[in-house]
Amino acid sequence: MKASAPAAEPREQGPNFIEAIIEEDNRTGVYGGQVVTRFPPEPNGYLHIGHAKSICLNFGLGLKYGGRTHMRFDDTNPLTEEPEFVESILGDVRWLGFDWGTHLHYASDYFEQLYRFAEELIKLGRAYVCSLTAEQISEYRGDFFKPGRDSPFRQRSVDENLALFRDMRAGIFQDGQHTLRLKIDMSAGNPNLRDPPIYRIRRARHHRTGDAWCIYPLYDYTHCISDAIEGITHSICTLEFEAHRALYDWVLAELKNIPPGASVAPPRGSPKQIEFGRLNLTYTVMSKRKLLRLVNEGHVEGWDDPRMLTIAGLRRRGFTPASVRNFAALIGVTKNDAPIDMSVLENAVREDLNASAPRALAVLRPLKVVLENWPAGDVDHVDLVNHPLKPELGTRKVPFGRELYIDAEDFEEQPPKGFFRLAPGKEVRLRGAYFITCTAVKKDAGGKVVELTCTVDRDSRGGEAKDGRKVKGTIHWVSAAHAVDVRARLYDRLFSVENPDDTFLEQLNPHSLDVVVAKAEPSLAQAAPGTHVQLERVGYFFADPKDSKPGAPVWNRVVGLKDSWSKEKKKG
RNA sequence: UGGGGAAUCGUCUAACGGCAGGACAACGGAUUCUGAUUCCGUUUAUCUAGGUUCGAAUCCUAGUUCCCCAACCA
Repeated sequence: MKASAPAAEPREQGPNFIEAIIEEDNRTGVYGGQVVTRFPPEPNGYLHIGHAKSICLNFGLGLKYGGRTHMRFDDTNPLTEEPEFVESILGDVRWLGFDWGTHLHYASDYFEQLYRFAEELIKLGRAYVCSLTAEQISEYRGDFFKPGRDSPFRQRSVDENLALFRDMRAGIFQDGQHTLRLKIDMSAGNPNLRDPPIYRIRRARHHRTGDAWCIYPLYDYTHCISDAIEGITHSICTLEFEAHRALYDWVLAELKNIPPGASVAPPRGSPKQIEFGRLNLTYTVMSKRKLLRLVNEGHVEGWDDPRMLTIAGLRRRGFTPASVRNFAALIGVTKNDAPIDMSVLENAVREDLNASAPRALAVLRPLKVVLENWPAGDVDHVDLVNHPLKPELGTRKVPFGRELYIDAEDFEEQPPKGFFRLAPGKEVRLRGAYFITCTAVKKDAGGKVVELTCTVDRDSRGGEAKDGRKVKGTIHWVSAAHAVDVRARLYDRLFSVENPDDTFLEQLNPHSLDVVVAKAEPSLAQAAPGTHVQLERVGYFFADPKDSKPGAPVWNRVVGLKDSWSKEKKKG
């Protein structure tokens, strides 16, 4: 053993694989040291925690490398897109704390350019109008094992294609009658390369361009061009687009062949698509389809139900933007397709709220306690610290009297081994107040404990006995005469199984929501919506911004405190 | 009978030819007026088989397992 080994420096966490690519690009100068990323949602639904990972990744990269990040809506399917979603998405990204500056873009901004590029591709012999039906296209495409066959329309002349495509735009044809297809390779192993359609005829009102168009470009064609137009350098998407990368690169490469003097110049950018593994979390579902069923079939109260891992739901539940960002940083970025343990998310919000949330006392399942040696009508006001980690937040006066409530969980008539809360003949400390000892138990006809009689040691005011004796347990309490009733919603994980499958509706956690009326210290009835509090020994709560009324907050449990006693108890 | 990807503690994730590290979880202990927080400690990992090398998670070969792709969705 070395006599004086230097303290080991914690090793640096290396860059993730995307940062490694960027740093290499910066080193070689391919993009002149520029880093431009984008977050490109389709405005057809609400964002969830998985999108949050992508938002943090893209905006985080822009920030880290002194570049920028664009907000871009991939709005090429007018059937499913609505301005309402644009607004909610923008609000969610802002809430997470990110800023796109002047770079709010829409793929629909590029419709005219996209159209011209398509005409140029036709002129280059790289695109043709196909008049097969959707079923026929699918049939001609072959399958994984069988190569496709050329469309009978594949050899139309440039002039015919151009005329047809212009007529498509002009609205001469019916919906679905023709498509514009790329001419690539019907026998390619990658089915995305088997002459993919890039334009379809669809008479639908677009949320931004209205009725200006009756043909709309498809994703694979639109996305790469949009990236190139905006000067995106690193186009980051999820793993399921890996097989699309060949198409992405093909389109941009072909565009480079547009001759000088054409009606459009090729876009200057040469973005590269990089795929990462999307977020999966235990005890939840992430697919839009499943989330939709939860909402539509009434298993939750809406997209912003605090049990939903939508950003709107997280926000209402009381997660903080910082906790979501920290979570994203914690889980890292790789190409592995793997689930993250829900406890990592829960831990991230505990960590944030532990540092910031002021403390308060409330009893969720009240059990009355009468102090037999405390005069009725006598009221004391004891000092409680607002935040043990932040003494500068000071103390507050909390009323104390003869009749109190404690939590039913904090009393056991026959205490199990290791229980150091209240029990007949046992003494505990009421947090910040006095020591009490249980002397009698009152039960109802059914044998249920309904009231406790205790004695109080008035010399223990402030929570320290004069004679120096110690108690093992400290429990929370509230004065019955001063307590206010507050609504508390005790949220828990939405699913009771780690990996909900297709029978997810049968795997819902029946206890994901428990509504109680708690007895709380008076200040909790005055809290403004949107404020956080730690109910000591219970958990972190958030005054619901939607359901709270002035003077009547509704408290959402964000997450419980860690509870090693309940674990101990389970072990027996 | 195609194409594209991925395999490191229980779970995520580092190490890029040179001590397998961190976080979460679990377990034990210390401190504590929150059975919280904090602190300390413990257990547990390189998919398999060959090869190259003084030395392999890392390079090579062969295999295994898992994920994605056959919308006029994104």
